[in-house]
Amino acid sequence: MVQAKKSFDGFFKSAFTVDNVIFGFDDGKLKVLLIKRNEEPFNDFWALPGYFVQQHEDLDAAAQRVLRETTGLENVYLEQVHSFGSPGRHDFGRVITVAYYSLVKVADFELHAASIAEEVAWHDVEEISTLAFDHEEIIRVALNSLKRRIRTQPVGFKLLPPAFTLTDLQHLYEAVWEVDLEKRNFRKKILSMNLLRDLGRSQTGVAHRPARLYSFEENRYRELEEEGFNFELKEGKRK
Amino acid sequence: MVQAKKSFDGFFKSAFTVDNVIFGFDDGKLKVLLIKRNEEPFNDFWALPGYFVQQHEDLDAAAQRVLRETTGLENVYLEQVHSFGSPGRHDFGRVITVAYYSLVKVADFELHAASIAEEVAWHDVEEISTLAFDHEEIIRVALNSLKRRIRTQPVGFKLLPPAFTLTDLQHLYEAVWEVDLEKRNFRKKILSMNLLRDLGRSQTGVAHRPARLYSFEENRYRELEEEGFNFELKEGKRK
DNA sequence: CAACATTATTGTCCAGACAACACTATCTTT
DNA sequence: AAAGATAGTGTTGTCTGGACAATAATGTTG
Repeated sequence: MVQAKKSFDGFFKSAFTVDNVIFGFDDGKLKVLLIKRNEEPFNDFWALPGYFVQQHEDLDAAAQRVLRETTGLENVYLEQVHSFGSPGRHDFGRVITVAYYSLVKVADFELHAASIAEEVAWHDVEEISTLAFDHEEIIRVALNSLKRRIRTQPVGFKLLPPAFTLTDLQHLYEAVWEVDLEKRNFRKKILSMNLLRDLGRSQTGVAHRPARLYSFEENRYRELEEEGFNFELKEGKRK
Repeated sequence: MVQAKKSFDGFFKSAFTVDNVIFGFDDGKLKVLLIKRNEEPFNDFWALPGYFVQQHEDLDAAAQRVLRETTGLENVYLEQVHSFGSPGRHDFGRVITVAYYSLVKVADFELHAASIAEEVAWHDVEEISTLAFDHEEIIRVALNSLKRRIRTQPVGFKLLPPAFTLTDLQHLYEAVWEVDLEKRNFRKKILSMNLLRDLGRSQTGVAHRPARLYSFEENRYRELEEEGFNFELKEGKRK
């Protein structure tokens, strides 16, 4: 077997990285977490939090580690989206990157720039300028995936704080899909799914009628799913 | 930059491969194209048609090339599904594989085993035995992707010959989803989409009333899609 | 404290989509 | 010509989605 391996040596000259597209929702806008690199190539450019995978490290584990080391985020559920491997995408040689994405509540995390990051910050998805490598493309692909996914999986709740209003939820969908949704129909649909717990509390200190607060019942969803329930929302018409 | 590169040399010791999951539909059953390997590791095992990517080759192009070299299939539309990279998945070192999948018409292609394949054949998805590497898992992931995809994209037609009957189409959906569908409702739904051209011909030589033949109008679909049409079928209940 | 500004909350009606359901038609085989 | 096999078709009831506007609760302002 060691002899057999000999002739394959030419293939073992590549590297791979993981890159994380972390979406958050704040101030009515969809955000993505970026780091400012302090390492070549693309020194001083904004980039996705990503880095090389270690020789004996699992891909998923590497994504978690790199995210933690560059931004301080821990225990984030990451899902693989796509791999990118154009021959010229990295100056140092052939590097394939496996992209992951996630949804988090912005308020839940304190950001700590470290490792190759000299700065970490949330950026409006709408206003992303020139990024390192092919990271703009990676974000585009991840965003498409997100748009499809929130239609049929109740993942949107991961972007909201534990107690949220129905209007918050609606704004989230409107931001991701770039559509306007009809208030009454949206509420009817969401409430009919029985996935929300009415917390019996309301907003306070707002200069208008305070809205009721709800939380997402993860367990209830799991039960219903077992019984064949399918979460599904429609996008309606474009803005 | 060359100096900078130095310290990264340790990362450039990996290889990557592409593996293709090619689905076909024949005899009322969903099939997948496998090769019998004539190379270590896993010599003589059935495996997905895949191989190492060249140093300066694009991933998508590599998938096409490898598929052609091992099975003779050409001009197949391949779509990336997922990457697999457990540290122990390949005996020769760290190897990540990028999996692609496709749907083809079984009758359209003549199979030619070559390169590392000593045999090529269609296998029932239901009856796959022990495969090389983690290829069983790859097929599982690709199959899940297919199930979701045929619901909202008219890709199922790629598995059928140019002229097919509505019953063929229904059987295809039933096979992929493992459900029973109601004949009248299925036909109504499909025909109402205006995506099929009635060829005016019928089956011949069958021992029963011959069925009308249809073809899929790709162009019509593109038009409708522009206008905001969404292809969508429901899965109904499990068998 | 009264008027105002602001957002929350709620129900009806209509149209289109979907699910359930059974009989007749056409061809080959015997 | 009878039997066997699959193709083809229509109605009805129920559910879901979409359009649509008036009233309620709070903080702010004058």
